[in-house]
Amino acid sequence: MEPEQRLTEIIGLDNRRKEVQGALDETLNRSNQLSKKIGALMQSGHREEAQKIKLETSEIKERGKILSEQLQDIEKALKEKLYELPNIPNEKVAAGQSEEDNELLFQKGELPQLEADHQPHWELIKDYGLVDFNLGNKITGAGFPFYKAQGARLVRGLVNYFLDKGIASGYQEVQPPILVNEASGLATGQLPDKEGQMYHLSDTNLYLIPTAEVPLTNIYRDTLLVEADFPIKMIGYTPCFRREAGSWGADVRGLNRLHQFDKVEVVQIAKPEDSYAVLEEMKQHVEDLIASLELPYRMLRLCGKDLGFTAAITYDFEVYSGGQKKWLEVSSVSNFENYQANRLKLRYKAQEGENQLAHTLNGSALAVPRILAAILENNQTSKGIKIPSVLQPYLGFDFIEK
RNA sequence: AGAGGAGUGGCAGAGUGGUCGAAUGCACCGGUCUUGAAAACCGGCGUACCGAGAGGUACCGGGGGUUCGAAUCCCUCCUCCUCUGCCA
Repeated sequence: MEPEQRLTEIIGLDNRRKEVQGALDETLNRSNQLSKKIGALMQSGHREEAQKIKLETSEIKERGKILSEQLQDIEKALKEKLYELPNIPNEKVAAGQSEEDNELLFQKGELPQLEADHQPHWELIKDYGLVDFNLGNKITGAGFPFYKAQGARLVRGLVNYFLDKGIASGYQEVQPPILVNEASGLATGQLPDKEGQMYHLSDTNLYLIPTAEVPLTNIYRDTLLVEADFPIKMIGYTPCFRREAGSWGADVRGLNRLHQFDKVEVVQIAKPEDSYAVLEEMKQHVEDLIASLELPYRMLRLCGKDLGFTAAITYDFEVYSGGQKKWLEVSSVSNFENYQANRLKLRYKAQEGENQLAHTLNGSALAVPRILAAILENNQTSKGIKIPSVLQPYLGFDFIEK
């Protein structure tokens, strides 16, 4: 359906809502008045008069019942339509026809000069015994790899490193549940798109999270914040689960795209006037993190076509992975402005003026498997794989040999 | 999982069928007093929707029901506490 048509429909429904609610309010008002009268008469012992008025109420009751059923139907329809409405892109976002139209804002770092016999990471992980996909296929299915030995330690080390860097930047660490209910999925915008990315547990009606954004942001569902609550900076490590139904063939080899992967996520809740400054802060945090791993990277601003359903603006960070000669997306940093807050009923009570919706933001800091792939590919030598110096304290080794 | 108890405003806590959106206390905001602060006193102090406003409507864990009228009675679901069972 055309966007304008959708909006017209929503506005029409809202007008109907007002109309019906007005009529219902009026009916309820009359009913309340009569009930009060009956109460007063009963107490003063005028039973017969009370009885008379009682008879009058049946018509009002009937009318109220019809109206409230109508109102419920309208509200349900309205809610459904509103839940299906995506966010409005920020004015900086280019319209765009495809991901080709994402704007490249900068590129930093030297592309690796690899030896002639260099390999993509899916060969390296086999050669060095770091990740076992066959075992994943056996135990679970495609896209659920086993990390082993130094591979497992790399995952754990990266997660710890990312968390420590976040904590040093003032984020509070949170370990959330990785199953969430339907209300949470609706609030951050993963639902109602049921055919989308989440695994669903039908027996308990819970969903496996596709990102820690869902539980972390939902902490603030149905919340009224005050000045003293800010800043709100959370960081959480979770496994993430994505169905990626119908993944379009590309980029699916090795660690590039998985059904289960590890990610450290940062989430901030901000006052509306601060959210773009917070976005800059989060971008900087992610950039510093990638730079510290000595990986070449670039930043893009997503165009409207590539922008997610819920974001007002998104910046993607990609690292260059020399073995496969590809840029891999390792972080998305987004400002949702008040879109999620509206669904969350997350408001901010300013000193003056009316309560307003807060702004929500999040970003990956970082996604583990693609970072791992880039580290392996870019640092390979004929003798083994070098470990970036910042990770060495987390791993207890500085080189991977056969 | 079984048995019992409980869920009321930011917090504590009254209220078991009628003017209860809800006493009271604390917290918070404004004022009086004070050189200033504290104390005391006075006033204010929930959210959402409709309305230009006056005002109206809804909300006492969620949903449904009984009744002219429900925080209060009934059903159901959820959550928490206690005991029993099970379990990392």
